[in-house]
Amino acid sequence: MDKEVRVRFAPSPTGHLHIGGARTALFNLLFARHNNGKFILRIEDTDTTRSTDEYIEAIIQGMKWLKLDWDEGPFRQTARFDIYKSYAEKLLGEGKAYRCYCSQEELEQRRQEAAAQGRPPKYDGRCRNSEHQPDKPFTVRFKTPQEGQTIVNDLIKGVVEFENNQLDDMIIVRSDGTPTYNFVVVVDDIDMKITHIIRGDDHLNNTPKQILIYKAFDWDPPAFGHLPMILGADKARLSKRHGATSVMAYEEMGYLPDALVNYLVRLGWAYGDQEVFSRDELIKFFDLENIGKSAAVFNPEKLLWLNGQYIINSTAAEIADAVLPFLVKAGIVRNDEHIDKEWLSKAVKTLQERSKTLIELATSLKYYINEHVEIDQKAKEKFLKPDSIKVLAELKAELENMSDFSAVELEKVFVSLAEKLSIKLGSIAQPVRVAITGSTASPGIFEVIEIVGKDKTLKRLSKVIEGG
RNA sequence: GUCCCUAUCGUCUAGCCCGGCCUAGGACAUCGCCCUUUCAAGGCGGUAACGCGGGUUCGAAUCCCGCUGGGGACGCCA
Repeated sequence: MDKEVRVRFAPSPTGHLHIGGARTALFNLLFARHNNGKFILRIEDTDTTRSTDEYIEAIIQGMKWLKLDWDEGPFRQTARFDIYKSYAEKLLGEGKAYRCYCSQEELEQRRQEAAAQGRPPKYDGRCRNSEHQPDKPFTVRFKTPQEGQTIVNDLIKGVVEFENNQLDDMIIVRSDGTPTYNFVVVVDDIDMKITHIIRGDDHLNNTPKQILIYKAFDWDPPAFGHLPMILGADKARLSKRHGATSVMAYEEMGYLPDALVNYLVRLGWAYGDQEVFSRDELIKFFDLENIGKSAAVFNPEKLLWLNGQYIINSTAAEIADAVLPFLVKAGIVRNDEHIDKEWLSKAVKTLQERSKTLIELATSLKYYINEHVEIDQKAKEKFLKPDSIKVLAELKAELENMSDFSAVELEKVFVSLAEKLSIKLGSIAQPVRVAITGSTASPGIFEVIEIVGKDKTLKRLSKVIEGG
């Protein structure tokens, strides 16, 4: 029997959970669930000058919103410094690492000189044989073999070969005693029994360095799978200038977490021609084999379409719950105001197929909830001319006598009035729509009126008829 | 500069591993038509791609080489 699959998502808390990170986390989760394995969250906060607790919280919040549930963690590397220290000492003791006394300024200067002369900006290994100088600050460098090749057998990219002499002696412990990424990632992945490392392909170049560390400890490296990057519309690496990149910004813009997940999974992964997947389907179908090798451009329009699909395919009650915070935020309902869920669901139902985001939906909901509506000037000019007003007056008289204010009954009244006046139904419906909703576009006018109710409907008609 | 990855419609992709079924399929966007009380949703249809050059082969989007384009890495960041 194979050993249990264990994967991890290892963000560094130097920013919010962004689109790229979320997709990496998602692929890890899906891989774990598909293989009945475990998904571990590990916070890579060894850079204590840039990591913050706020960002840890933000990342966790983003993962929870997307329902990327992890099984173990979050583990913080800053809580594990003793472990790394003992391993670094082991390497030092075995002569596989050495103390380097070069200062940051010296190193920077040498890099610049190298760049100016067109040489590779590689550390020259000059401290490899230095005497121990107890009174001087030092970093610990890994003694990278300078001959031979290191092969990465990547699950996604295939076999990738690196010349060891391209790699330099990387720093594994900073002069302040804290360990660095390429070192701790190896120690942790072994310690946490990670079987598959699935991460962005910006890490592919780090992989041979890490494999060399595994070898130095005589450990078997896990399997690697490097995911292609996500780019912006200009094919440059996705960043703030391409618009919203933080996952939580999408929540604020009225996106559903399942829609974002569905969009993200299709960036680099495909299952035939299928576009919309349930979570269960994703777990069932997900496979590293179906992941593409080339970078993908983030396309907000398709995400918007998918969000619309998810809104349509959810139940009205689900969407009503989801839209409520947006109604409060937009000031359409007060925080403490009671709003009838069943009624709200009815209203939501008429708007589902016309809303691509919850923000849009909440905005449209205004004319159901508010007492009065603001009428669009252009709509008014076009549909609330004297002739139409006269029709509205006749309609109002008819409506006042109705007891069953249902869409079915309303339609009958509208139709017979149209016949009586020998005009098209649209000649009544459109002015009414403007009077009731304030605009020329809305769900079917009969259902709108039913939901708005007799009281508000008559008030709004009166206001228009009286020229208010 | 060096190293690494990559290359099918504007975008996401199927097909490529196991050459012929590809006159290259689907989706978003876009355009047109239908439905219709408006707007949507939905249905139908259109425009639109194998980066270039060499091979191999009876035959290449599919295999090989080169070029070009794009991305990434080269940090006491991760």
